[in-house]
Amino acid sequence: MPELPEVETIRRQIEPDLTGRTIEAVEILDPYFTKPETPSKFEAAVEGREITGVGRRGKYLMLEFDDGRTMVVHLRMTGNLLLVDPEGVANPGDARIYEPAAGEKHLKARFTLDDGGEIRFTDPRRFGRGFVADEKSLGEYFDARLGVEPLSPEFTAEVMAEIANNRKVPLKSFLLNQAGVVGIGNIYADEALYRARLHPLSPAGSMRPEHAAALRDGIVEALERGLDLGGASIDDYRDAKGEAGSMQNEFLIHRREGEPCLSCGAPVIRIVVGGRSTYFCGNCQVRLRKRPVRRKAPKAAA
DNA sequence: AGGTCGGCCTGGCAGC
DNA sequence: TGCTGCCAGGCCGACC
Repeated sequence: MPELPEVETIRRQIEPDLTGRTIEAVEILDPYFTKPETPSKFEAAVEGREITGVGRRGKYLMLEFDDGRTMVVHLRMTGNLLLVDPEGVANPGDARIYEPAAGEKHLKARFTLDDGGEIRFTDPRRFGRGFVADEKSLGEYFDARLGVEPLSPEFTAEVMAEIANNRKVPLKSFLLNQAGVVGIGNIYADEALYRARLHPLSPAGSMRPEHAAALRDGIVEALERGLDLGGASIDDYRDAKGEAGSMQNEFLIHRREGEPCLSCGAPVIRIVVGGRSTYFCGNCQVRLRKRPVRRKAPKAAA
């Protein structure tokens, strides 16, 4: 499933090729992709636009346009964004002889660039979405649902503690909530908690400062490891060149039920938290129960 | 209002 | 063999 490392891998791959290119044509093959907007409105907003930059916010990929608007794509579960360079398309004008390569089934949208290259969006489960928004409405959209970027300098141990303060949800559910820290999905949540030696069922607000610091570090280390390995390809994920990542071969805890904990050797346990499969070591990951003593606000001190 | 849960989707696979 | 039904999960909306 594309999480922050997977989406960022794609962003880094497509940015140099797309910046400065103009989208000459858009073909929406599945109206689900633009839902609730109509494909024709989406196409009208995209066609003829020059791409001035490629950004990312959480798991959202953003193509910035010369008219100040932004095309936003979310891959959700099984979406893939493939970049096809001009040489990769033998005859773009003749669709009749075009044979989709492996991994290009379920083609939902095609963007033709002014150099003959293409962007292809594929998605077997049809969860992925794309929309176009101006700066103001996009800012409001993100502000309403997205929290801090974990790989930014502002993601400190103090910020981690502040976000978790008074939250009663299990740490696992807390990490999956994009309103707190963005970009973490089921894989990296398990990996981060294992690295931090924190139990997934511990209430988020039960962390003491040292736990919040460990969780902050665990998140950053897990995500950076995923980035180094080009992401995790459990099911459908491929990068913009169609290549699989290798993070799935180096999971410390995720999907390792019954296998020995890499630290203590105890069998890895699988439970369900918030409806999501969750893997942890019952020996290494501390379950916090007591609520920490809350400090008074600084202004209360004389 | 914070927390919980079902729905959206379809490919894959367990089970009969 | 072939069918049924369940599971996967990011995000949203309904509900408590």
